[in-house]
This record gives sequence, structure tokens and C-alpha cells, in this order.
Amino acid sequence: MGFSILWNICRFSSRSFSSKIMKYLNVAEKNDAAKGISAILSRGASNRREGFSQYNKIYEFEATVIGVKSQMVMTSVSGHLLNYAFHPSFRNWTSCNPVELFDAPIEQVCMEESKNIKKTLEREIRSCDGLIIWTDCDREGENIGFEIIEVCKDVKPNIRIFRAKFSEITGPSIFRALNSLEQPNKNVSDAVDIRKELDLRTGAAFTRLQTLRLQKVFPGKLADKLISYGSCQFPTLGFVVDRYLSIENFIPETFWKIKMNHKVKDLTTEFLWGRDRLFDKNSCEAILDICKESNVAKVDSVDSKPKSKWRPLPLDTVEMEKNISRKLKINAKNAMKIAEKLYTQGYISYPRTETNIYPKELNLVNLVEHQTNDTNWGPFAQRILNEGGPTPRVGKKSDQAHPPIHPIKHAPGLTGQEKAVYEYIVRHFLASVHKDAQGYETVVIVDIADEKFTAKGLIILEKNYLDVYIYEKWLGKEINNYEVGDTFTPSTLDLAEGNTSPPKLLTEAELIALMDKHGIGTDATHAEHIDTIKTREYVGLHENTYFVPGTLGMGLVEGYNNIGLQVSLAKPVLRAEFEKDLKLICEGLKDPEIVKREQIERYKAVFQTVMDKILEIDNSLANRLDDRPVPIQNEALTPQDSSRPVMKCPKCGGNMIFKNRKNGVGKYLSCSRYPECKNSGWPSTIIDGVEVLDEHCQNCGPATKKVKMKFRQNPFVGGPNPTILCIGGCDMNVLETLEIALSTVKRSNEEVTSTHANNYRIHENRPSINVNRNVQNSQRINGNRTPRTLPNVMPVTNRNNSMNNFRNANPVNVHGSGNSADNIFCQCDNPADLRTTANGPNKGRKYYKCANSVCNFFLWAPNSSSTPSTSTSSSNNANTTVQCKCNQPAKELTVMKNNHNHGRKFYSCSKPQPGKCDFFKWADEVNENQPTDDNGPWGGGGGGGVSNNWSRSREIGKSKKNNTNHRTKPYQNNKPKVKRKCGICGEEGHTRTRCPNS
DNA sequence: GCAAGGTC
Repeated sequence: MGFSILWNICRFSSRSFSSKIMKYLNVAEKNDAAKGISAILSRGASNRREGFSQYNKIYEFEATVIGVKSQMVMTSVSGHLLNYAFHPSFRNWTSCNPVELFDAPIEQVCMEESKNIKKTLEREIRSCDGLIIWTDCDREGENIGFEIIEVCKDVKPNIRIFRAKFSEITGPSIFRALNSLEQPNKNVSDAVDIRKELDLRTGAAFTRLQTLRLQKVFPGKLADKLISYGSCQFPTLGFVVDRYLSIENFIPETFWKIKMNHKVKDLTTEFLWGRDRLFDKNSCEAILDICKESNVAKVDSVDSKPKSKWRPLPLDTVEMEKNISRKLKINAKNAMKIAEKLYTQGYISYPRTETNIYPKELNLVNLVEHQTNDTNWGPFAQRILNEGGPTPRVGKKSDQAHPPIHPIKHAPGLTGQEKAVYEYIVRHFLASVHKDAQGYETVVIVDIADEKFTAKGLIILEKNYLDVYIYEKWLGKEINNYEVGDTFTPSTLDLAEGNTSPPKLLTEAELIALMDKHGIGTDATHAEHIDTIKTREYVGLHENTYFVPGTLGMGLVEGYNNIGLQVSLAKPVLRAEFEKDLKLICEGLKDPEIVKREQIERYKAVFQTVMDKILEIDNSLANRLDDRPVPIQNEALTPQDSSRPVMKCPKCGGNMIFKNRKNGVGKYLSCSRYPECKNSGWPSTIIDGVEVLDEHCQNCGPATKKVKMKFRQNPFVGGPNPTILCIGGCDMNVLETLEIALSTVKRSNEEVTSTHANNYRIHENRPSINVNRNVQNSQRINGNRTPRTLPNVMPVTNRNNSMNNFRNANPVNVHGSGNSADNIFCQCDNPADLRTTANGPNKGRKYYKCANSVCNFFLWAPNSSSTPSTSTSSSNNANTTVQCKCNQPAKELTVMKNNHNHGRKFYSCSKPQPGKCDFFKWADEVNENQPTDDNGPWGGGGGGGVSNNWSRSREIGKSKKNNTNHRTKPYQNNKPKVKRKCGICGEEGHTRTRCPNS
């Protein structure tokens, strides 16, 4: 060929797998495996230096791909690269109503442990023209393949993609795959995507609901419990509960049978009655009487034939877990952990397999030979070879990827449980490739008065595999010699009474078998699900062997059962039906989107039913936990009511919702699209609860809902608590009291008021005036704004009384001349530059900007024509008219406390203590309450658009920060307002949050 | 803090 194509073969699952493929390819193409391996180690070391996992190696070699001799690069992944996660704004447990998780946006994120693998793929694919996926040929493997494709296509969108399909990891299989490359199967991958999404949504929604609610309903017993739900763990719990209930509800019945023995010398042959047993004593007695009357048994038949006890099938994961649990008393979770370790040490093959057929290419002789030196089973291994073995038994299952579990090499140095597990795997392997045990069975049937009785004898002829497989017994049974036609008198012919007995509690082996049968979990995850329900204390172990439901598990399952769902969450049915749909997607017979929608709706409907009847779960748990449930109002239980959208986000169009503060105390208003949109409002008062009502605000429109708020200390003194109000901006008093900036809740061009004054700092005698949380947030939100999108704002500054002016929004002349910036400071706290717009619709217009272009500060300079020319000091000219409650001239004072009112002037009784009255009034409000004409307090009434609406709104709302932007639509609020009083000093004009006396 | 799946 005239050119070579650089391919990238990716094998994904395990190190040994890629080494193996590498080995086969290398041997075939170069016939020089040793050299290839050496090169691999060299690259591996290099990767380690770069911080990559040693398993994330790069292999380079030549191979022929679609008829072209190509340079190949090979690397591996390790399971899924990506994982679904909720959008960050839904990750906090109290960020939303759990039911929203069925529709909440989700995204794919690269797991931390996979980041280096992803980097390797991104790096290597750059030099490649094609990509061959070598992941396991099962559903998950196909999905992992698409994750790799996604990562690689992000770097190289036009990369050619192929899929290697193989039935086992052997040389011929690998070459067959390489010579018949296919395309990855999107249907199969889609099915897994839906499985992943549904598991995430249902798991998170139900887990949050259960945990958040039950912790509160049973604070004494469940306060610190994580009460999880999962589509696998709950059916697993269901199996345990079902068995327990069948025992609990079991009613024993008495039965009777006829017992017949025949003793010759010292040997007693036991005969079993053909009818086994009867539940009617009289009938049984009647038959016995007839038999006794005859009292002679005649031999009807004697059948003797060889009988085998089959050697075990090649070992798959489920069998291994069951047997190790049963025979070695090591639980499945530990067994898997140990097997994993043995695998990574190279002692055994991959322990997660569904295959019970040895691949033809697997060199069984070699594997047996490895064991011949062992002191315990070495002789047996040799015997296999001597007797023409190995002769493997053949099962019916194959996962198309991994062989049955088998030992790779002899491991004499192991101890403890590792030794026991390894020994089991070796003995199972040797047994599976030897011979069935051979015996000789004799079945004798005798007749007494037309009643048949049977005896069975067994002689063990060859134990064969049983010699090594010490976990099974096959006992012979000796009986007397009988010939057809013989007669004898029974030694015993009696009535025996017995009772039916309940089933036993489930063992782990039985539980795994049930999970396997019903398709709950995979071979790799059965043990984990069992472990989960133990960790959650849903179940416990009786005598370290039998699973018994705990009170929590029992109460939960009974609660769900009592809700009357069509299909209980604790049954495997929902999952099984989902599986059916997934199969149809894989086969291309169902649209994945339709299945997803249907399944999500199905689970969502179940969720809503559970919510409606949640008291059933409370009651069941109360009964099982023997605890009194704390009555919980549905509204107060979960954050669903506070997490409903209050209004549309004015910045991005998302939803504004209330969230809990991180410290757990109080709430704040946030855009649901955080972190993309950082719009937020931080009420200064502690809000213990918010319920977003269905009722919308008549003033703000249908998208803005009224809210019922419960305050820790009601800032609306004298008002109800909880209280219903609108925070959509129609009532400035509400926003002001809660310290929510208007711009947080309303688009700036909708209202006359704006908080953009908060976007900059005004320098005065002190370094800067207060910048509260709103200011900071506002700065962040508007950080990237461009001049074009910013509304007009009017800077306010007054060196002599800047606080009052700022609070009063009294505009002060800031001309577009060189020294104007003296009083305008950017977010870096440096004097801002005054500049002129060069282009666009605002050409010629002046604005302020960070002089050093460090921060994003931006502010239009006021037009001289529209800017009032003089400053009005609000307080100084009014003080002489203010009288206190003693009818004395009040004294003007300045807030010295270092809070947001620092520097603000107010009036107080001029008398010294004691004798001083409790009169209090802000100086600026005295001024404000003076009769004003339509020109407002600005006096100019020129082109600035300062209207009486604005002044009135300030009179009502006392806006102290939202002081500008009066060129936009005026704030309208003609509703009569009640004057609020301070909760501390009782005076009007300020709230407790700003009380100078606090 | 949540699932189940992959995996070293």
C-alpha cells in the first residue's frame, strides 16, 4: 500500500484484555510478542510520569485494517467514562421539589477518575484517522463505545468509526473481528442511555422524598438515616420481605403418612409411600388398616441402572457468588472483592462473567498443568491429564466477551479468605474439566393391598470430580436385596404424623438466584445491591446466614404496598417491564424517545400517587418502628413549595426559585439556571419557609406567583406571620424590607426603578460606602454587560452628604468633564475613566469604565441636559422643623454603627437619658415627607424624567438603593400602603434590620 | 446525602 492509515484501537474494560488483544495482533503481524510487550511497558512508564494510570497504556503496532496495512495505536478505558448528573441547580437536595427531578435537565459529566483516560483519548485521536471500538460486546459495552466516540469526535469530528464484534478474546476471534469490522449499534447504546437516565431520576426523586420526609416524621429513629430508593435495591429488599411475610403468615397444616420399613439382620430398608401424605387423618387410617390387614409386601419391580452426578459447569459470577456464600460462608460482596484482587494479581481470570462455556481456543491443558504441583489438588490435576482430560462440561450462557472464571497460575502463597476463594475457583475448574461421578441406583417398588411403596439404593462406583470438589457430597445408600415377586412382612407399618413447615428465611445464595431470575442487577452488581440494603439497615442477618427484614425495610415495603400502587416499587415487575422496552429499543422495534417519555411519566405518576398517600408509609413505619410519627404538613415537608418558580428570571428568562442557604438558615432567591445565570436576591431577614402559591399577582402578571412566607422575626411589624405577598416588584416596600433588589425580580425596562446604582460605588470621605450583598450580586450578574444593553443610570454623589443623597437617590451633577470621575469609582475601587462611545447607536455618549480595564464596571455618564444641576441636601434644611414626642425640637444625629446605615442622619429626642422620649425619624424621610410639587425633590424637573410617580413610590417604598434609572418606565403603584413600623423601636420609617437602636 | 452501571 502506498500509504498507511493510523488507526486507534480502543479496548475498554481491563488491562489484561487489551494486553491480550495486543498479544494476538502482535504475534500475528510481527511474530515478535516480546518486543511488542517491551515497547508497551516503556510507554506505560512514560504515562505514569505524566500522571496517568499505569493501566492507561498506549500500545503501538501494525495491523491490516479493511485491507490496508496500518499503524495502530491502542489504549483502554475502564468502564464508563461519562456519567449522567442533574444540572447543578438541581443537585442540592433542597433546591427543588423531588418531583421536578423527573423533568430536570441532566448532563453528561466525565467522572473524576476517568479524566486522565479522557485526556489520553483526546491526545491520541489527534494523530489518528480512524477509531475502532473494542469494548465488551454487550449493552453497556456498546454505550461505553459511544462515550468514547463522543470524546473523540469532539476532537476530530470526521473521524471514521468502526466496531469490532467478537465472541471471545482469543486469537481467531480477534482476527475475525478485525476482518469484519462493523458499525456501532446506536439502538443498543440508546437503551443504556435511557436506563441510566431513568435510574438517576427515579433514584434521586424517591430517595430525596423518603429521606427528607421520614427524617422529620421520625426524628427519634430516622433523623440521621439515608433512606434510599433504587430500581434494584428495592426489589431486592422486596424479596427479603416477601419471604419473611410468607413465614409470618404461614399456617401449618397437619398431615399423615404411612411409614413402612423392612429390617433384615442389621439393615433396615426404608420405603416411602406412593401417596406421600394425606391431610385427612381418617382416610390415612383407613388405608393403613387395609394394609395392616394384608400385612404382606410383594416386590413389583426392581430397576437397577447407572446414575451420574454431574460435574459443575464452568464457573460464572453468579454461581461463584452463590457457592462461595453457601460453602465458604463468605458473603458475595467480600467474595467479589477477593476475586477482584486475585484477578489483578494475575491468579484468576476476569471474575465478572456470564459465560459458562470454555472457549475452544482456551488452552485447558496448560491451565491444568499449572496446578499439578499443588500439594492438595496437584495429584488430581495430574490425574485429569493422565486420564485423557481435560474434558470440560459445556454450559449454555455466553456474554460474548469473558471466559468462565478459571485459575491463570498456581498461587501457593495465599492465606486466609483469599486462599479459600482461590482454592474454590481451582477446585471448581478442575472439577468442571474432569468427569461426572458414577454410581448405580436401584429402585424397588413393592405393593401392599394395592398401595405402592418405593425404596432407593445407591452405590457409588467412581467419585471422579468429587475427589477434588470437596464442596459437594454424594452419599451411597444401602438397601436389602430384592427380586421381583419376593414377598415380605414389613417390620414397621405405622401412621406418621407431621406438620407442614414454613419456608426458611432467604440465604444470600437464594437471594442472588432470585435477583438473577428476575433480572435485578447484573452479575457484577448483585452483591452490591445486597450490601446496600444491609448498609441502609433495611435488612439484617439472622445467624449470620439468613436475611431478615429490619423494621425500616419492613415498614417501607408495607407502606408502599398499602398505598395501593398498581405495581409496587418493591416488586421486580416495574423493572422487568422496563427491561422489555429496552430490549425492543435494542432490536430497533421501539423509539427510544417514546420509551423514555413513557417510562418517566410512569414513574412520575407513581411518585405522585406516593406523595398523595404518603401517610400510608408514615403509618406502616410507625407500626414497625414502634414510634409515634410527628405530624408533618405536606407543605412543610419537602422544599417543593419553595422551589416552585416564583417568577421568570429577568436576566435570562429562567425560573426564579427560593433555595435554602448553605448554612441551612433562611432562604434566598435564585435563578434555576445557576450557575449559567447568577441572578439572585439575598433577603436580610431569616425566612423559615416559603410556599409558592398557585395564585398569581394581578399587578405583575400570571408568571409571578404570590408567596406565603414564614419569617423567623417578622420584619413587617404587626402583620401576619406567615404572610402572603408578592416579590415581583409591584410592592417596593416588600422588596425594600426584604432587601431584594428590584433588578433581581424585574426587567429594568419595565420599571422606573432600578438597582443599577448598586453597580458602582460612590466615593466619599470614607473609602467607600456600603456595598451590601445585593450590590455584589448585582455586580456579578451584570459583569459582562455591554454598554448597549445597560439601562440608563444616574450616578449620585455628594461629598458632603453622600449617604443621604445616595439613599435618597438625589442626583448630583456628574459632568462629562475630566474631573467627573473623581467621585465615580469602579469595582476595583479606583477612580473610573470617563470615555466617549465611538460607534453604534450610542456614538458620542459618555460613560465610565474601569481605568485599568480590570473590572467590568460600566456606567453611562448622565446627559447634562437631563441631569439636575444642583445637589440637594435632604436633611440639613429640615432639622429645625422636626419636633419630638415631647414637642421639643429634635436633635439631628448620625448613625455611627458600622452597618448599612452608617453615616445616615436621623432625629431623636434631644433630652438626655433618663427622660428622653422614644421619638425617631430619619432625616431624609422628614425631608421626603415634606409636601413636594410635581418636580419632585430634584427641583429641576427637566429632561431627566423624574416624575411624581417616582417620588411617590419612594414615599411608599422608601427606596434607598434603587435610586436611579428614572428614564425608564416609571414605577406604578397606586395601591394604598400601610406604613410599616420598626419591630424594635416601634417607629415608622425604618425596619428592624435598619433600626439605629438595635 | 440520591441510582445503577462500568471498573483497578
